Amino acid sequence: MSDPANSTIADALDELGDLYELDGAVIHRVLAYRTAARAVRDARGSVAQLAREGAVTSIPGIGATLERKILDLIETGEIPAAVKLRERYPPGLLAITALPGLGPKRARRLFDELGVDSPDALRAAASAQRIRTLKGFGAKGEQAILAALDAGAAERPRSRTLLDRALEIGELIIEALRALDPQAQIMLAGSARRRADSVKDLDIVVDCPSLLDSLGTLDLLEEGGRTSPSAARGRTHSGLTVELRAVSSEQFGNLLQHLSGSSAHNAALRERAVRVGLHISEYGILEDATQTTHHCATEDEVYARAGLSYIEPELRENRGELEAAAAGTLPVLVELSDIRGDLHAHTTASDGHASIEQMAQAALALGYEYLAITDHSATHGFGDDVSPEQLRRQIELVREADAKVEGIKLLAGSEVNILPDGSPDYDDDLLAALDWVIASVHTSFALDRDAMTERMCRAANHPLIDAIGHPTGRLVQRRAPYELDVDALIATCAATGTMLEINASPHRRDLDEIHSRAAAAAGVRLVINSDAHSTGGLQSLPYGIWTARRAWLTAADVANTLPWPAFAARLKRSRR
DNA sequence: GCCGTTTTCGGCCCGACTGTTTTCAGTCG
Repeated sequence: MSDPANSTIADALDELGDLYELDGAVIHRVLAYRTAARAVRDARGSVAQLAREGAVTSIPGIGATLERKILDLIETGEIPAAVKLRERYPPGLLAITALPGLGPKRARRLFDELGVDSPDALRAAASAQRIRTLKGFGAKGEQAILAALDAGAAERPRSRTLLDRALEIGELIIEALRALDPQAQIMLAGSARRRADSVKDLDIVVDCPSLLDSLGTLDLLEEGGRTSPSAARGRTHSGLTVELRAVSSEQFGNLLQHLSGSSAHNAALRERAVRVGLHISEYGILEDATQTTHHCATEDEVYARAGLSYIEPELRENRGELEAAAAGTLPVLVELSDIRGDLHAHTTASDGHASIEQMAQAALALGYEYLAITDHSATHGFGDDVSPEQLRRQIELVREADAKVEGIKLLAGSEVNILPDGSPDYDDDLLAALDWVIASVHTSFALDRDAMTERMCRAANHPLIDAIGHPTGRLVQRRAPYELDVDALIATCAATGTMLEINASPHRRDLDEIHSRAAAAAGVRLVINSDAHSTGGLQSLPYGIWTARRAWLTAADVANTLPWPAFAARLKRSRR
């Protein structure tokens, strides 16, 4: 039996935390499980392997008790405590806690006193007006429960919006607000500012309270209005919730910092601050010694008062950034302007929408020094295969276009399929005729973990495969990564000098930030590519940059920050 | 359940809102 993935272990710890919470455990014990689950999910290597080596307690938040439970999970597939608790609390009870206003405490009372053990049982109890008979519950709450059930809140998880859509809407809203008050400070906060893969809602901070009344008047919004003297809420036509918060200019930094989160970052920041006699909130920093509250106009001041250097929003996930900020060892993160070329682009030769020359002109306009044309290969399987003969012709066409378009180096490449056995779908002499080969999986996603890992590692071992494209195949919010031991792939890439792609499509962002960070730490060089299928597609590169920044990468970790000659010299085909 | 310029016990971020209440627990972000 292969080891459970970090996400599997994390899910098990989260579930156990939920069960203990239903069981009435003290909240700090429950939180310990959630903290541990998060740490496992964010861990850079295999937690199962670490546990088998007896070193899992090196992860902050995991002690002897959780080590035992993780080992049980690895060895038997189950955690005994979870098995026992599941018998006591039916799964329908956890579903009930997904309803707004119904947490573990109230759900537990409905279960104990009314026998409510599922959303259906809850509906029956509410319809019969039995819920209002409980102490602490009332008619209003009963109506709210029925309304939430009717809205389907118990069945589907709350939907999240992809970052590209969220930023597009957020920027339009900010633009509209700025037009109303050009002097106001207006900033996007929340997970959109941290450039997470997807967002639950949009948070915007302003220093001009009169803008709160304007939110609902914007064309972009379906509805909106004030919810308190300092806040307004609205909903876009696409259903995205927008939270607008106003604060004085003197406290702008405090509120911006607070609303930019993440909650884990803020909690850890505040815990650190308490140890030095400071209490950080969204309104200011209370100093124990003087009993004065310091207002901060900027985030720099917030972090400086806490004894920390400024922390970029992309790093605020409590993944070690506070310790690094205290020690003055935060990395200088890679920026879009560091990028000199894009090494993954399609044309009409396969499934792209533009010609080689059009793509070249678009890349030139972005200031790039080089662009690789990497159409799909012979077995793409979507009716746009590029036969070996066609690829030889395509190489000539790229050379011709390269001679024609001034100011940018065009590279003849291919995005070859990695066949189920791990081999590429062109012959070696054809691959050798190319400047650059990126290899990706587009078929047979359902191989088991061992077979998929061997497949990918075989590809990474191929002397003419320079990089692995979108290495896990995940689509944000749509498709889970295929079963793959990413650590093993990273190790193979490190050993062979194969690069790993951070595919910048906002739908992919693959590798993700966790694995990208692990890859860089293992000495693997990352390459950030757009995977453009049109001239406009080249402009998705910032999403890859943001993933790289969330992975703590510097320009030195990213190969395509190099000029082409230096890049080419680092290719394993050059070094042979 | 974890952890240590509070170190093996006693703490563990901060604040707003809600509904059901005469003072607050629970929920949420």
